[in-house]
Amino acid sequence: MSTEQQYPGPTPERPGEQAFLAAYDPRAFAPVAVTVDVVALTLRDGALHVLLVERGGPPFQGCWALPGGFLRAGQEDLDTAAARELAEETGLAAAGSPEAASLLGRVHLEQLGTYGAPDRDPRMHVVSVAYLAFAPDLPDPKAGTDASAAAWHPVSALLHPSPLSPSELSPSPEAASPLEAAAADTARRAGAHGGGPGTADGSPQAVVELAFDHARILADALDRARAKLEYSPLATAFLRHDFTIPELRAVYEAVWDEKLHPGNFHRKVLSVPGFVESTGTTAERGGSKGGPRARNYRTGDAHLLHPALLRPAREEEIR
Amino acid sequence: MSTEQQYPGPTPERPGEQAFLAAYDPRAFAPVAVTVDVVALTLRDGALHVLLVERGGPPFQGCWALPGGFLRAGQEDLDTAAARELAEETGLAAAGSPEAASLLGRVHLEQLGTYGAPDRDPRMHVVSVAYLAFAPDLPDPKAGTDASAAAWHPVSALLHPSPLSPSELSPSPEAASPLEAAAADTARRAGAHGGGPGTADGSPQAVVELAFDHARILADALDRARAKLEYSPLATAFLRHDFTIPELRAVYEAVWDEKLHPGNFHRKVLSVPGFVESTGTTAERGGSKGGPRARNYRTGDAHLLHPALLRPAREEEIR
DNA sequence: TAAATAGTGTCTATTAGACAGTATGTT
DNA sequence: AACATACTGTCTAATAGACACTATTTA
Repeated sequence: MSTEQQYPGPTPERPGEQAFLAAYDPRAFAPVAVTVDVVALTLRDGALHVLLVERGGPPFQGCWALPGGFLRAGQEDLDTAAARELAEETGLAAAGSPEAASLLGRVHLEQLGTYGAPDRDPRMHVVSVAYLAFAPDLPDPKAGTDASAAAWHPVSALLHPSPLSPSELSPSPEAASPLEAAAADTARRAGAHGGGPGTADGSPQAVVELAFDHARILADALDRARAKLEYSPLATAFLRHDFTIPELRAVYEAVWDEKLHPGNFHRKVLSVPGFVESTGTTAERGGSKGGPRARNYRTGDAHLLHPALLRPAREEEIR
Repeated sequence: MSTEQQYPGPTPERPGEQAFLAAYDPRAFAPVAVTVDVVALTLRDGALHVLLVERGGPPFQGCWALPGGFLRAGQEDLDTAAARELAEETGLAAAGSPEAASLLGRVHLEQLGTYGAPDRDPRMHVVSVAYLAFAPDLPDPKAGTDASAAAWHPVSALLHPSPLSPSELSPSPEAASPLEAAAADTARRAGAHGGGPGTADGSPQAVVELAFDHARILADALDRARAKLEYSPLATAFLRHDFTIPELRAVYEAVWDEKLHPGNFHRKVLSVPGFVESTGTTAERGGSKGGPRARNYRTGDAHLLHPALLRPAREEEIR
């Protein structure tokens, strides 16, 4: 019993007391808090980045955490709350400029999952609804605003506690990092990330410890993002209005952490109906190291890719 | 602001009062209730069924609703709560027999999504975490128990308000039923369901109105279930330990509402590594209308089907 | 000029699906 | 006996991926 529909009629015919009381006076019930957390992903310098906020107080003081906050009970939907948090934390809400609005308008936001272990926050039972966001390269959160404690972190820094960690060479079955451990049962793609010490831009990356169960949430988000790119045209949400096929390929390569065959990728993308449509224009410049100027495209009207862009098969996929 | 990490340190340096108070004394904050609802699917007589509970009181008195109940704050995880609700509502918890335990043990349970529109329950803001369950043919909930108000309903009755509804012939863009309306933006497969008036067993099906936003939750669940069968071996969760390939095909046909080619399906299933493994035995009897006895299989060790069992392509897939 | 890249053509192995055929059951 | 079904064989169209080639741009 204690089902949603058991709780209250005006007369409590059934002894569903706790539930009944909670329906009309939740103060009689054990308290639960509902928060909304956002895993915002973007591409910077060809590498996948996630928006994190530094914690100012305990617990996990000094740790980085996913941006999030309380659901405004009775006032907003979960989606609305997630959009609000993202706008606040990127600092683009305060800006209020048309440019900021258009940037936020391109962001894709979808629900990822809900995390509610009773001990995930040491203070009380917090149920957290996680959202996944794909954003075009957003500006750095501005100092002096609410978002001053927020920053974009390369995802690879969260996957690689130390560059070329010795555990990569050990036969130990344990995962090489907390994040990989968290992801282990759903993602079997870890261990080949970033292509060695330092990524794309070569910046040395510090170990970042995530607060609460946010490492698992991030791992789940990456899983979802990688799968989503196969079947949906959402890779374009990482790009601005007009983009080239090579730019689109860079998105796939960054998210999947796989080199893709340029020629085959090109043909494949154009062969999927509704994925992209030509704008008729071409890019201003050729590739940074030479080559002709690529043609421009914009997102098509497809919501599902058919046939899908499947990731190159991995052997360990099956377990 | 009002982020999870903003709330409390012992000293409230920032004026995040509401959030701060809520962290230590949620009674000061607007109340939110957290419930867990379960969409339990099973196969009966070759047709997909869902477990529903009749509401005894307002709102939506007399309507059917998904089984669910309050999260026991501070005591249980969301997954635990969902498993508990399912056990209670099927009546298999009370039974406590080894048989009941083994039946529940085969059930697959996964989180579907969270629904938190402020007005989805007229009484207060209720955030509901929905779960999806695949179960082998479970017994009817027993009268006289907590589960007495629960019953298995054919899903097709929830999709077809009236058999051969006239709206199928009208060019009106509106969906033919509340459920289809709810599903319209994600599922484009409605409208061809059940193969006309009355399904498999030919029982006339009454219109069933679902409470709250449960029609949308069910629609999302069906979407998820249909997609899940493509990439995961979870179809076997609808069957008992030993099953035949034709039985497995019946699961796919019921969930996808598609006739599949027996020969090609057979070969395809056996060609996916780890999907099923032979038991060496064969079924007791041949098909109900003749044919040789099929070989028995059990679930293999794969967690992902590679390559996937794709649904037959539909043209309207893309929109 | 050298090197890298955009885009296209072509070949091959794999796969989905249509169809046929045989053996084995049921009514 | 008539018929439905399990399972296997075979053919064809579509696809993924490897490789090669050109034209164009940058350094």
